[in-house]
Amino acid sequence: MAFYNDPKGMIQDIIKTHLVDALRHLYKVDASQTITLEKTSSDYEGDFTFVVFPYLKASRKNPEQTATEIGNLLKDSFIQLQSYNVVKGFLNLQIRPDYWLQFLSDNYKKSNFGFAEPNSKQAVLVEYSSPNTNKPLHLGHVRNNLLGFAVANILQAGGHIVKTCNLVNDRGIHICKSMYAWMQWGKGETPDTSNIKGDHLVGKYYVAFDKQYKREIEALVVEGFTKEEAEKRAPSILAAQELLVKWEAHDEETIKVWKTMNDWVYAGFNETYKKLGAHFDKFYYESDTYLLGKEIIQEGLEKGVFFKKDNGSVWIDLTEDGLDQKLVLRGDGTSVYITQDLGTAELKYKDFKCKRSIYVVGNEQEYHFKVLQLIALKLGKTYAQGIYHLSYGMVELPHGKMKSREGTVVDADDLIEEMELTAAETTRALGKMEGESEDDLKVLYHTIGMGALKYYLLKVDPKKKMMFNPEESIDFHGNTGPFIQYTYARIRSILRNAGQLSTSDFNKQHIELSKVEKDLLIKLYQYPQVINEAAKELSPGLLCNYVYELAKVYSQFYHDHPILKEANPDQKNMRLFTCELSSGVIKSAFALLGINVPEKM
RNA sequence: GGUCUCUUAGCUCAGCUGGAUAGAGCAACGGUUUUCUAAACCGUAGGUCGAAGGUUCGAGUCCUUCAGGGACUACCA
Repeated sequence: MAFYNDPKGMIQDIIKTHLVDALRHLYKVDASQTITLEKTSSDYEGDFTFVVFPYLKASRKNPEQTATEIGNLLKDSFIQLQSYNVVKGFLNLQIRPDYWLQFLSDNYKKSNFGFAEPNSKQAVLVEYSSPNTNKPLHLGHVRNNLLGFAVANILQAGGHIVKTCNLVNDRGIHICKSMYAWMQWGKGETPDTSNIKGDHLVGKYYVAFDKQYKREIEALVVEGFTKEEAEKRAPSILAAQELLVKWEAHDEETIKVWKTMNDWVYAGFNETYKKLGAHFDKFYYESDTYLLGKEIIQEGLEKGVFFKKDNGSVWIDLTEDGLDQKLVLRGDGTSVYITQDLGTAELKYKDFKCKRSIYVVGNEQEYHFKVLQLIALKLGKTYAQGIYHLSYGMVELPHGKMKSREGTVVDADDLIEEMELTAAETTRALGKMEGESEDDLKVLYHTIGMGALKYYLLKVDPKKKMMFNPEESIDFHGNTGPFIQYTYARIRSILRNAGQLSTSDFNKQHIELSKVEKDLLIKLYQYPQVINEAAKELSPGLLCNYVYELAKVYSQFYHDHPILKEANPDQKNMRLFTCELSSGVIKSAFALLGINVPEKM
């Protein structure tokens, strides 16, 4: 029996083995390293296609003859091959239906179908989210959170031990800006007194600061200063910088305000994280880690990786690696971003012992991570090779980039609420959920709304930037989360009506597999490979594409074939098992993406 | 200036290590429901894969050049 969770035991590899044997036997070539197999295009008959063009030199025959010879040989040696046909240089192979049916009966009740053996692969640490605490989360953060969560799940399903962490940027000039504004104009306002969610309240003061700052700059420019000078001497920025100095000096009053405001933000973030379904094994705070990394600077100086300039600042020369000279420690001995990141990398390795460490961070920081990894490599760190920047593209709006300070952001909480409202409206308009309790409906609206949002953001290749148009709300039809959820709900409905699944298997001899039925089984068969590929590529998008295709084929199957009303008991059983496995795979794949599925909708 | 990256249907996106006539969804038009949930299914229309060269039996995919977008290139994070 084939071991379906192991890609090595897959039918494709069995076919390849036979093809390699055939090529060796017929033409004395060793194709074991180079052989490839394609899926047969839907315009032709067959399941898999072998392209013979690369072997014509060895066969010294024309494409048709070569393909036919190989096909003939396979027909004798390869039992699972039902038939073959040749079109030009393409050898199309059709597998016996029995093979797919056997696969179905072996797997339809496996709850972990598709998953690799747990902990069979190296441990991985995934860092994601990593927000600043001066403003609420926006659509860009949402993409980050969904990606990080999904990638962690997918890696786990792919057999890795996975840990997740969140490095919160809770200190620095940006927080001081919010603090200064609140101290100036806040009149003691709190989330409770204002009835504003904590992160939004702090964000409000961040915006207020920026407005004031801009006014001051303008005034200074009128007085005759250059813009650059004005930006440096505006009173509000000086005040914020003073706060930062006080913070670093552990000034009691400053620390108190800082703590208070950060706590507001955390309360707000936690609410949003809960709605998004994000989860972290560990939080790191920059206020704890920002001093780390200085020993590494010392280490680097001793090893001659870094050098000191006259003013005491420490640098690394990366010009030979195609980059520039980079500062790693300021002249006054204080850390910069890269200093603390080096320290944090060391700390993470100490905490988790993961040789592979993934950073889910936007592509604007590609340069930074190149530098980080290069430095770690030059220092000979054991974890250096495993540093990987999962760089994702920005979410753009029709008018361009999102800018917090200019108010052109799509706020995460607003967006979530809007999605839930749309889900509620659509559900009510369809009128299928009448008689359900208010509580159940609330859960359903959240499930559907988040399903739409998450699928929308995850289906795009992480590396690519993506467009979000707030004017056109996210669709619930076609290639969307709700369509896939709906497919699931319809399957569940059938299975409810079917009652207890028959424990007895179906008799393969009594079954006629239609084209759609076979397509559906083959699609289900691919799930383990898709998990594997998605884990390798760190791409939830692959899983999205897959589960959409699965839902599409299932819908066609559902439309074309009676299930409960099928008279042939074997055929009916087979279809019910197919329903069981299809719903299981949809649920499982969506769970990896962080999306729930409803039993009814 | 330098480095990186993107450009596929009106719009948003797929297209795995190069393989057959480049695919979905939305939008447009037409059809399907007394039968397991029509958030569905089927069909029509829509393309010089940014441009030009090159490698190859074969290029949306690989290489070069060009055009147009974007990111990065701070003693910011």
